[in-house]
Amino acid sequence: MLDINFIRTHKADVEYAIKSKAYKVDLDELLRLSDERKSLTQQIEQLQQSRNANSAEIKRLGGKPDPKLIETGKKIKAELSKLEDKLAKIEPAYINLLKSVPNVPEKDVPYGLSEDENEVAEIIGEPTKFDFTPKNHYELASIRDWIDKERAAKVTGARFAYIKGDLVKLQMAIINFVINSLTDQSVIKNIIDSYKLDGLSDKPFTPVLPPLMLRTEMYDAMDRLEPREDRYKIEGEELWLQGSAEHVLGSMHAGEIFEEANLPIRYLGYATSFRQEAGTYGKDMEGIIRMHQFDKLEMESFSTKETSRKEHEFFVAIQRWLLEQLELPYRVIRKCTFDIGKPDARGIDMEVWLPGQNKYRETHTADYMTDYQSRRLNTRVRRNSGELELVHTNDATAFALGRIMVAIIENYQTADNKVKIPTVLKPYLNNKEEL
RNA sequence: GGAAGCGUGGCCGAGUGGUUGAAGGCGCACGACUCGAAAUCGUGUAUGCAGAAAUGUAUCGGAGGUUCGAAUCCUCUCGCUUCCGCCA
Repeated sequence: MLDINFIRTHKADVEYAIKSKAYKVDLDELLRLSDERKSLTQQIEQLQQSRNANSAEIKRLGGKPDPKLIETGKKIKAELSKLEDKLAKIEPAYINLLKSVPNVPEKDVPYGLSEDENEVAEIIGEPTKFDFTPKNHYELASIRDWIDKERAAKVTGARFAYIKGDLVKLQMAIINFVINSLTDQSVIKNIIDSYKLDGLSDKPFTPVLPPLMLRTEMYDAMDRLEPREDRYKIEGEELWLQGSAEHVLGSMHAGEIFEEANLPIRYLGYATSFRQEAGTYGKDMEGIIRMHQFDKLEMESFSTKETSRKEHEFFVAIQRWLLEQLELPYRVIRKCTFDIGKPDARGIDMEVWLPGQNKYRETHTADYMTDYQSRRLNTRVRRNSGELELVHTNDATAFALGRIMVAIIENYQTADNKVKIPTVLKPYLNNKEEL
């Protein structure tokens, strides 16, 4: 949610945000409601003042209240309730309109009304070359009996899978590699230095196993509940399965006040995420590219407004570092206004080269929310000066395990249907050369 | 599933109708003492909204009600805790 005073004073920016993200919000109506609300509130406060004065007078006179004063009190009460009813009538419309305004994109976010307008910012590495015809991950995994979707279909339905055998070991190896790396201060420092993020804190991440469900209220405050058709609701409860650890990590400190000295707070969450994938019927049906359930390592951080943009770049740097550690060819995508989310001020994707599909596919996202989420979550920081202000939030994928394993299988496959193990993962797989 | 209890400031914790935005403590900030620190003492220390400010107003989980007046009484609701049962 944006601040109403910001909207009032930066109307052009907000109009741009609405248009460039293809939202529809009646800003004039919002401002009109805001004015009406303000004037009603002022009238109400004046009445409250006279009510309080009247009560104080009765109190001052002690046990014997003057009937005249009681009469005045009753009159004030009646008027007050009239105005309060009026206010209550416009309040929901006002709040809904205010909530529907998307965050304003940063200046360097390309304008675009479809994902085709995303920009390729950089290409790192070359598409992997083979002296044989490479298979896609599912062909290879089927030969090796690593993925069983038939039985999953029987038990659970489409877009589910049993992951088996060496693929399970590979997933565990990746998880351990990432957790070991990002909780190690020297690794963090190294990333900050090599990507020239001078001045940024080298505080390591705290690993977290979060709950996988969250309340409607929290999901909504994160502004990630919509579209609900893509979420799973628990029947008979005000609970939803999270679609990303961001949802449960970002809401973790709702209503709290951080001390500036404790920021940034960096979490590395590992969680199984759930998505209905509404509107993607028939898309990516082969293999495990797009599933209702997938495991993910996710970064989330809380920082001050001065450091949050750099923190966002730091998250992107970590993503690059991780992909480079795995020696995977990838490209960096600067997402356009349409493609970054409603709460996002900026968004960067990583796409890894998939030989089996002969194209780059999204494996990572980094979202920069400024104070948009924390305003509704009411997550604040007490600055060293004593001032209170909203914190800024960032989130980004470390690895979506399914897709990164697809990338490893396809890029590291051999002619005899084996998968070479990326060097950094070998220590986590008994120093074997291949799976 | 059964029963009971509890939701008050950054934290703990008083407060059952009238200067209570709220005692006391912890924490924190500043000052005194000290060569310095600890300890001790003193002072200060909630947030939102409106306002240049003075100040006003609201907020004691949330919503509604009673009353001239509600943290305090009533109703509903949400959340949490404990005990018993069941299960891992």
